[in-house]
Amino acid sequence: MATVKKVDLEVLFSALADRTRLRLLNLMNGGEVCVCFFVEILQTNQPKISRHLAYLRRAGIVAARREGKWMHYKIVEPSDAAVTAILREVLRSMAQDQEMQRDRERLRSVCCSPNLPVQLEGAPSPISIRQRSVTLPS
Amino acid sequence: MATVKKVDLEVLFSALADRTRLRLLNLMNGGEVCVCFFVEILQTNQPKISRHLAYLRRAGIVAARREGKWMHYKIVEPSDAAVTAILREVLRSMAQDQEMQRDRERLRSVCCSPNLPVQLEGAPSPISIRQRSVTLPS
DNA sequence: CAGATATATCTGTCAATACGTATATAACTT
DNA sequence: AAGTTATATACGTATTGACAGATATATCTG
Repeated sequence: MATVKKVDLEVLFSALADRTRLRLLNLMNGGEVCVCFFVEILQTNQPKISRHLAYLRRAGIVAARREGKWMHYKIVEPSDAAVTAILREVLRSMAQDQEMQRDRERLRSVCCSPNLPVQLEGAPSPISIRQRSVTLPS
Repeated sequence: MATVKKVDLEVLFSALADRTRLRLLNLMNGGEVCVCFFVEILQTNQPKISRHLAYLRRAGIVAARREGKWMHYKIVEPSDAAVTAILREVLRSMAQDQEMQRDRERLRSVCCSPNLPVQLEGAPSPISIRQRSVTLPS
């Protein structure tokens, strides 16, 4: 009875056609990440991050999970095989991009620092740091 | 001395985030196609087709070739491996889409009909019909 | 229940893009 | 050269999307 979801490539590509959203996806490549880290690493305001995450959520690319005050976002396995393949390629390609590497580097250093930035005190570390759990294993 | 072109995924996805452009790419999957056939098959005005083809050309996804009054467009092999993989997935996915199948069907029937529509008299048949030559073999 | 904190949504503005129509360009025909 | 045909671009308009700032919601803490 599983409904065969019609693959809407337009929706997928609209979601991917934005640098900010690509950077967010890149940061989620390792696993779940808390919104507060996105704000810190992309050095931008929180509503902007939230809007782009909502866009990705509506496109069915990511899912959110609440943990107290914090929201964690992660990439979800698409129901469609083609979308999965495309997404995997995108993530793989971004893994080699300069800015994207720096972003991931900053995620690692920021959340593991002994003295977190004031606004991040108590923030839950990304799953990717606590344990390796990759949604789309390459 | 070959310049390593920076992979701009945003540009690629912006180009793919439009139904008309996806339909054009789908029609070019089999090989070169003349602009006049796009107009006929998508049942729309010529400037619209031309604009979308220009968009794809600027994104580096297709190339044009002049043959007298006619312009033929075809998908080009991207310089980047990730883009190639993504494009191949897109084409493969579209091959299974209803509307896309109908489009290809119409391309075949329109250009092979003994009595072409008036506005297509003398138009050069798509390469894909004359001979199989696929840019991105699956 | 009254803050405080984390995140989401609303609002107005501005830039990008799609569209149809009109027009320009390029090549062919006579 | 003048007309015709195929395609490309310009133009004005309508829609969409990105943004910053303001505000709403949800959760936790006291």
